[in-house]
Amino acid sequence: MGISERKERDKQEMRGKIIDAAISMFLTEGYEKTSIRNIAEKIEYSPATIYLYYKDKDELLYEVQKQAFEKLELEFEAKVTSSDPMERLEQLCYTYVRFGKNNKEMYDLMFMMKAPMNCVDEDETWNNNTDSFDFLVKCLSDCMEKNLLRFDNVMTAALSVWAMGHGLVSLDVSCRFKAMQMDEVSINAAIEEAIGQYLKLIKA
Amino acid sequence: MGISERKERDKQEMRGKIIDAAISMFLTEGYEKTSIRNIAEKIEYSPATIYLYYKDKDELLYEVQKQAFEKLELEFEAKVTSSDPMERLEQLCYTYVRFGKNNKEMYDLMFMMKAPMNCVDEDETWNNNTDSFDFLVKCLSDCMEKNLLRFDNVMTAALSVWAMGHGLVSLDVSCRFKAMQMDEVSINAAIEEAIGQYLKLIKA
DNA sequence: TTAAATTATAAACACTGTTTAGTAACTTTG
DNA sequence: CAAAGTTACTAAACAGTGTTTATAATTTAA
Repeated sequence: MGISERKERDKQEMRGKIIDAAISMFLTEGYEKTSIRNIAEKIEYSPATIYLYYKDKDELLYEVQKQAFEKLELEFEAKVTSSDPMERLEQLCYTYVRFGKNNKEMYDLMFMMKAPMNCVDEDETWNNNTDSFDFLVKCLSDCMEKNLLRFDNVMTAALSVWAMGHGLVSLDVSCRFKAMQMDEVSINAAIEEAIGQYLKLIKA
Repeated sequence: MGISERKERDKQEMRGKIIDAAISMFLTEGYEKTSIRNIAEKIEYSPATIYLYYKDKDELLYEVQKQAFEKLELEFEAKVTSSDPMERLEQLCYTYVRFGKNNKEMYDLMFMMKAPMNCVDEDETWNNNTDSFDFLVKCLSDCMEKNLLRFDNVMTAALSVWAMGHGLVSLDVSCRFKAMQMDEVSINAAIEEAIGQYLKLIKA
């Protein structure tokens, strides 16, 4: 049956067209300011067509989030390469924070916006970021196996590292450092210093 | 001139009526789902009237944020009371995290939402939270004066502590812990453990 | 008492996400 | 090949949104 296969391909292609448009618009204009009508206009289809391929705007966002996580994972694979576990943890932290700082709008929809999580049902696991999270956990257990960290529980360690990284990035992304009278440059320096300091603190 | 004074009082009273309605609706329904029309209906005025007292919805949110910070400061004053600076820092951290967990919607608009920061112009300081932030800085310098902390710079210390606290709360508020297969109860325990662990780490 | 200023609103504007009903094109069947 | 069935698409409508404007009502000042 070649026809139904071609139809399936067409369907996937259309889904791709929609997502590509959505990504570029979410990242340049933000999620709220991007309307289904704008996306439809960009791909030269009617707004209603989008609903034939995606349930609603949230599902679109969830899909975009998925691709954003693939990008983060690629970054990890490219930059977290040291054979020394402790050095790898350092690379991981800096890569995470820099990724957030360089892709603020993307970071927002990956880790800050409530909306995409509506696609994750109550008591269900959020699968979009499991790979990145496992990557962190793996890295931490490597360190802890060799007693390189002042943690005695991998999950607590993961929570701590993630919270520190996320705290620094998200306060920056949501402009909360306007509370400290500091310019952009000194804030960037302070963030890098805070993460360096934290890495020293957790070292056994 | 008693008349213009009464008018000023009336104006403030009206502003109060609007904000009170806005607060209760933002906290129960969330910012996005609360419409100017709903607020207007609640106070039995027309939607347009609200614009005679507040520039736009963002300014309303900024005002609500102000009151939320007063609440947080009251919490600090009530619970961060120890004479020992290190103990005070611990009280501060736990109070902050618990405040966030017990007032998720409020925490969201205080520290996570981008919208209210539009009221803070570029390169201007965000005044709504300066008191709380100063409170933290004061607490940290008290600790550091006595060499109780493994930090050598108060600003880095403040950044670090805030980031850790905020990271834990905000990942919870934005439901990102759905990445770890953990129920509500164990997450709460893990958060408290992570903050306890962090306090140990920074102790000199 | 009239003129000016203030206060409130109905209605409109330009949007939003989403659904429905209907059309045009393609696929399958007789 | 033509009729029937299926699919892909869209115009229009629905029910909402934040915000502005023109107008009416009330209050203050002259």
